[in-house]
Amino acid sequence: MKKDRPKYKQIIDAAVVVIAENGYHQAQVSKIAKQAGVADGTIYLYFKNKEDILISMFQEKLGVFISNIDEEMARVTSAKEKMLVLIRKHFEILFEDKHLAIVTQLELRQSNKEIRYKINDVLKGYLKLVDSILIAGVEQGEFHEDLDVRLARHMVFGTLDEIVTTWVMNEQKYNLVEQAGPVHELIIKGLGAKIVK
Amino acid sequence: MKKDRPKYKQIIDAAVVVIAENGYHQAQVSKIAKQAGVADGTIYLYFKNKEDILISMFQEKLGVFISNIDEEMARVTSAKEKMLVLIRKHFEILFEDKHLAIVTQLELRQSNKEIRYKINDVLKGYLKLVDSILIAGVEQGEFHEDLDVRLARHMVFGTLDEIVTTWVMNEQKYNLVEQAGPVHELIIKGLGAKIVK
Amino acid sequence: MKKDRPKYKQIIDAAVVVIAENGYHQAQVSKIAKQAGVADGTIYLYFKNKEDILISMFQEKLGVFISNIDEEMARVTSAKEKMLVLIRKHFEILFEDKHLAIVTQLELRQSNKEIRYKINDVLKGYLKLVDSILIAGVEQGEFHEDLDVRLARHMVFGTLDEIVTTWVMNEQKYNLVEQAGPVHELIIKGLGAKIVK
Amino acid sequence: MKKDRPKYKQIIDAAVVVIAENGYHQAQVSKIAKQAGVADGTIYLYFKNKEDILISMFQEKLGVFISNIDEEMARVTSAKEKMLVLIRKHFEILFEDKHLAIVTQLELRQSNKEIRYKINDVLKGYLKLVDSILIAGVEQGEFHEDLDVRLARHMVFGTLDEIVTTWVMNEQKYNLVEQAGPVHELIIKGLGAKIVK
DNA sequence: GATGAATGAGTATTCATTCAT
DNA sequence: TATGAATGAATACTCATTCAT
Repeated sequence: MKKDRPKYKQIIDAAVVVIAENGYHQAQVSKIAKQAGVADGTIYLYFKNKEDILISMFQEKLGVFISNIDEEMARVTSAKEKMLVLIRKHFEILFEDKHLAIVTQLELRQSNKEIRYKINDVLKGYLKLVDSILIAGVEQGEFHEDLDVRLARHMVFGTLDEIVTTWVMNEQKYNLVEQAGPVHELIIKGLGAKIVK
Repeated sequence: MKKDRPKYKQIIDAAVVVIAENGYHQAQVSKIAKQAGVADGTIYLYFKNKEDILISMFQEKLGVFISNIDEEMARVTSAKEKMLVLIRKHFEILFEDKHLAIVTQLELRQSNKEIRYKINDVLKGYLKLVDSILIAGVEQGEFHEDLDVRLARHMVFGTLDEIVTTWVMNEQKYNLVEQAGPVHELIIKGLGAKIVK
Repeated sequence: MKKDRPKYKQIIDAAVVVIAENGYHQAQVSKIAKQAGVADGTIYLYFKNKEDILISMFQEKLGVFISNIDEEMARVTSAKEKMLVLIRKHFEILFEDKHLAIVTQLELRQSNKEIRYKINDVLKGYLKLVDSILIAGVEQGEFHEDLDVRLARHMVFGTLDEIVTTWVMNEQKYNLVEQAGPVHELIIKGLGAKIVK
Repeated sequence: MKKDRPKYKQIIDAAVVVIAENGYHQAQVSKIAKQAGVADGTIYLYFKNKEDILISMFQEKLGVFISNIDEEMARVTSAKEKMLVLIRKHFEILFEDKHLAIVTQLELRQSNKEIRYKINDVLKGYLKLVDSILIAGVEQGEFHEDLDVRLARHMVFGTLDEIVTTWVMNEQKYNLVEQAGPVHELIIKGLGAKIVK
């Protein structure tokens, strides 16, 4: 299996660095090859084409992302707590790998429609994770019983994504992780419902 | 003033159609000129360069967008109602101009970073509108008194944007406008606060 | 006759200024029109096309050049003195109109082959002047009796032209007119003939 | 070293042919590539850009030119003889490579000012050769002891250049090499010095 | 005569991918 | 496996000239 070879990961990591530092449109295959320490042609022994590098990169990174969050979430039981873990880990992982943050929030979105559809497919794994929290929350009576899970999933993901993107666009100047608590509260309570304490 | 000339709008509308139908990277200037019914060179009497067409297009369309929402919002008084108007109009406008929806949600995001930063600048006009509702809501006691307006703005915009994008990616199959009510409720009430009726 | 109209000269003078200040390839018709204070289209009431402006400009300027030299040359009788007058006036005129010097020595030579052939035609008027001096000099016994007039004409023109071009390329830093005497001596005596005094 | 590769010379020779046959402004990179028998992109493995092809071409050709003359000049001792060799070789080389003659005398001069300044830099190698003859001639008492070397250099180069250009413009109809003797005599003796026999 | 908005032909350069070694 | 030289398709923008007013 090619994915087990060291050069496979080497090339993916090189791609993240090159894209983060040069931008999507300046991330030529030859630059990635140089950064990975291999010849241009070698890239094509491990990936079908440039698009395949990007999709694979996203898959690899999202896989780690999800298992990372999964693991941490297992430690808490309530849906609200799980949601807090999800938000905090989401922010933490991107806060700690700024190259990855730039790539996912800004650069990868410049790819063409086909790639974006494929990336969206990969992203479904993450959205399922969100769904599982929402469904559990409804079942456990923590969230509204008539919650539209599909819409709620968009709210959660859309909110987190927007906040991370803004942070990246502001040159990652502030501490993203500190926002986890307030964001969690906002998502749970919404803008204006009066709360029964 | 060049912006008053009919060809200015003609070219912008042509750009929307061409980008929506061919995709961002296949939207050559010559195609836009042909669609607008002018010569290639004429484009450059009204726009500095291709980038300028895109930015101007976004400005024009967002301007209409905002005044459209503004006007409708003036008819209601409570912040919650204003928020509903905002959401409904946001969905309505993009639901009714599917070319525009494709361009704003998918195609324009493939532009390079400089263009995206400029588009973000233009977008601030819309975000100010959101802010004005949020601030009024807090002042009128409709929203939480300790609401973090910046985060809330991200939640509102991120949620709407994500929902519209998903609708576009699903080939605009369902009626986006019907989601306005449920989305409004979700944003106001959040996922799970118990409501005082 | 169009050439008598004030705008004719106005446009030619504008062309000299625009070409000198912007360079041949940056001297667009619209720039010349602006400098001349007329509309783009007006240019074409006085000149067939852009090429015609350049040829006419060269013709006008060379005409003045020649009659200027002619007049001064009439005051002396010997061929050697006439040659000195020619050289001095050649240098003087270009030294005093630096725009013209830049245009004739550097910019106009970037024009395409057709224009250069036509300019060469115009230049024949000047070469005839040189010839007339050479022939008189041979007849009067001042120059070698077996002088090859055609070759000598090339030597005279080639030498003067090369010296002026070098002066222009050196940013016209030194006083070109002061070279007239030494250059005259060099042309008359050559590199190494022993002179009978 | 890229300059050692056969394709480097191949492309330069193709450029000479294409420019001579099509003219400077009709010498597209794709035409040069086709003539050289390589792909358009291959050009850019050997040259930075189109300008670089032209400068390199001039450098290569002038290098051969100079060493060619140098070699032949070593066989004679007197400055006058050296000057004759220079003139004869100058004429011979361009007479025998008519493409090169067209390119250097007519086409290359249409290039923009930046290129022409760079070409002038390269040309200094040739002018140094001329200077060395002049200085030796003065030291050996063959040329006037108070000869202004800078002016004399301009006379020599200006004369030769003008004669070759005229020959090219006259469609290379006559035998340029036959002019070497008379031109040499003209340069040495000037227009009119009486000679001590 | 004078205007100036409109026209549309033409080209250097990049970079993902291949394939002989 | 690994290499890297070679390939060739694809596109924004300028500016001389025209012509309806």
